[in-house]
Amino acid sequence: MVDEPLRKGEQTQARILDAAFALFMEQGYHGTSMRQIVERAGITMGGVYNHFASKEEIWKAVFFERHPYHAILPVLREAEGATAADYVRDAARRLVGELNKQQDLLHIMFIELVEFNGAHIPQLYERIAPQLPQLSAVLSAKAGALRAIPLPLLARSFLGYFFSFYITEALMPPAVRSLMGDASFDDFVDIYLHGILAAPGAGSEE
Amino acid sequence: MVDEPLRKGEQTQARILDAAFALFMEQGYHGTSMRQIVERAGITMGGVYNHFASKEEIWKAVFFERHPYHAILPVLREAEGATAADYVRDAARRLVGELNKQQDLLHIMFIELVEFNGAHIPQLYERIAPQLPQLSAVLSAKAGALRAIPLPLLARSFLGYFFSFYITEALMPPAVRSLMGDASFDDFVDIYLHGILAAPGAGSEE
DNA sequence: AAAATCATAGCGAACGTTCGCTTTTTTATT
DNA sequence: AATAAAAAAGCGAACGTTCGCTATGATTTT
Repeated sequence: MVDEPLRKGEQTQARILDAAFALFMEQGYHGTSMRQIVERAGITMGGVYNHFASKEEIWKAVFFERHPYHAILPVLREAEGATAADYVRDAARRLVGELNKQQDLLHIMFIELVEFNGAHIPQLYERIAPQLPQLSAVLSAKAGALRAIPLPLLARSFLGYFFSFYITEALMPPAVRSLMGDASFDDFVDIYLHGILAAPGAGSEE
Repeated sequence: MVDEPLRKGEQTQARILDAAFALFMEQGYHGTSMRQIVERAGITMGGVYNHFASKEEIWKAVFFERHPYHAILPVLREAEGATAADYVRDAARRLVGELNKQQDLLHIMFIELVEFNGAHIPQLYERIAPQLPQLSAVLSAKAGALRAIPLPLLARSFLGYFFSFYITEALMPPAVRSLMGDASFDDFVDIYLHGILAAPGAGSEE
């Protein structure tokens, strides 16, 4: 029922999205042409418009399908830990694992910001809005042992801190990165944990 | 000697860079055409090539001239404070003031990442490399009262944490931002200060 | 047979750049 | 200070190419 064999057109559509995604990540939106997309997808110019009405519709399909919240929300929901510290640490580890698996998770948001001025972000949030209450319930239950930090601020700083690890990495060329010590993510996260945990000695290492 | 009146061509060149910068920030690099640039600069198509050899040369001039380190390095150098906590707090305030004044400071880096894959970043670091030793000397002198955090990691997490405030802001549409509580930057920074300060009660408020 | 899918060829518009040529500004010489 | 030569700056039109997109008709999938 769910896994009936894909109709022919759906396979092509998926190939178009795969090709477009890869090219957008490499070259950005305006730097990628429809001809590059169809060539990579193995079809011709005319064919693509049976599946998408325009180039921007392709971007929207890619953007809504592969935005980072698809990965972030489940991670925050599935993370476990007896104490708040353990929970945050587990969530951090899972999240960084996911971001390592898909380095493009954040890049797609940057493209949206740079080339569309974030015009599609409101629509993105409409789609993930239904999941937000459950998420905030999970976090509330876990946040007891943390410093008295408002939950929205906590969530925002948590996500932002993760983003920043990858952004600073992207902004540093290899030469500088080695000069900067090639910080491990665990060390990076540890600073944040000290920031949000109530007990000063709550960090497990050192 | 230094302030002899600008030659005519230099004024035009400055107008071109101003126009290009504004347009790149609004539309990205590939989303901006040479015709838009020359129109905004008040010249014609042929004229611009007396000053820049190509569109990419315009981008490089903009990028190297207005990248965020121009603002960040002086801030970290000029920040003051008797204790490490005071110093970091002062630096944080100055930096956020600078970032508020020029919201595009980070955006220009995103354009470079999205549309050039960071191809010009190595050249950027070559230009700012001479200033790095002085900076790290300043930070070393101030870092005594902090937790035992390697200096490169400290610098990276500090910058990253600032970036994250603006990135999460850009990624949240107004509706969600109000739902998230419209966090003040002071609260945001406070979390980070707790993370890097040795004494748990070192924060001055609360 | 009907519907969906695809290839071919081509549209007009916009792209970055270059071309001669004119005008303005700077420099050098009186 | 006036003048002539040189250099710099500006113009508008056109270049060849590529852009996103769309007719139309053939072919394949349901």
